[in-house]
Amino acid sequence: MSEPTALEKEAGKIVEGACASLEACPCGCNREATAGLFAEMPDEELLFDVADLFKAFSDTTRIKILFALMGGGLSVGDITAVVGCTQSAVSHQLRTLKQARLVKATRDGKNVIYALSDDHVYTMLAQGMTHVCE
Amino acid sequence: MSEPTALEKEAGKIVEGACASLEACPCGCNREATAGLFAEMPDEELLFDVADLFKAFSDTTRIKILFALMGGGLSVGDITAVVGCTQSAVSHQLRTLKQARLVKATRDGKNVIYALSDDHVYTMLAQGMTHVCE
DNA sequence: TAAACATATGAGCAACTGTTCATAAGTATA
DNA sequence: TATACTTATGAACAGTTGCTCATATGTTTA
Repeated sequence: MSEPTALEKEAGKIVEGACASLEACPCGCNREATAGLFAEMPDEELLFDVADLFKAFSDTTRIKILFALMGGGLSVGDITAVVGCTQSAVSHQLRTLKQARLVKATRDGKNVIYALSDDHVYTMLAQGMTHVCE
Repeated sequence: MSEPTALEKEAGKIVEGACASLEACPCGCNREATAGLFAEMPDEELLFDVADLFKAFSDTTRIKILFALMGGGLSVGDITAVVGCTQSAVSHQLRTLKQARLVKATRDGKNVIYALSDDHVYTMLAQGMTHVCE
């Protein structure tokens, strides 16, 4: 990878020194660390939800869909064309993504337009890509 | 979620306005966008790797392990105690995490100490947790 | 209303995943 | 070297996932 992109530079800010001393749980639950270790794991449910969130990003077809949507909203037909697999497969995966709240759907006449549901999704994707490209 | 943590505030910086106008691929490949859409998808291989990276985060046991390691390096025995499943299961998952280069292992006498391999891992985890907790 | 187009859904199936059990491979100590 | 301790590995199995095919549901236009 040659020049760092603007996004990578931004990403650098949040990383700096993050791992050095961990004093509180990053999820915002205010759990405290003792001797560099949390007294207890977060609730099973939270951990499950986190894993589930990542699971939504863990398939090539879904990554293709999300990547396509990084440029803006697209109809199912357009997505199908870009992704290069069955309309059915795309629709199934869109459902998965919608259930994970990574995308939102709005109807426009005969079409349904899908779009990334918020900037968090964009950020996570970008982070993943940056990590892989290094 | 009550007060935003310092980490969440930091995370905010990289998000701001990111999704509004996408002009280049966030992976740093300098791919250009036309009409809000990339002319072509990134290589199949890159997309596969991104999906694979997320896949490594997509299991509750692995999340538990990574969360435990956020506080610093731990031996397999300690991890097993914290995670609460078989030593074998933990070892298998550690292998998965090592192959995904999310953790690194160093031997210390009879023990093997595992630790997060870099701050990117920490950042991605924190991002996921923040997303879920909102 | 009928026909055409766009999207969603259910069933079935092959491939993959995560776990446990049994056991092997390293390492330190008596 | 023998023993105890720690970690890694292979086989087997149940559960899950993602795909295709066929078809249903929605929406617009003639």
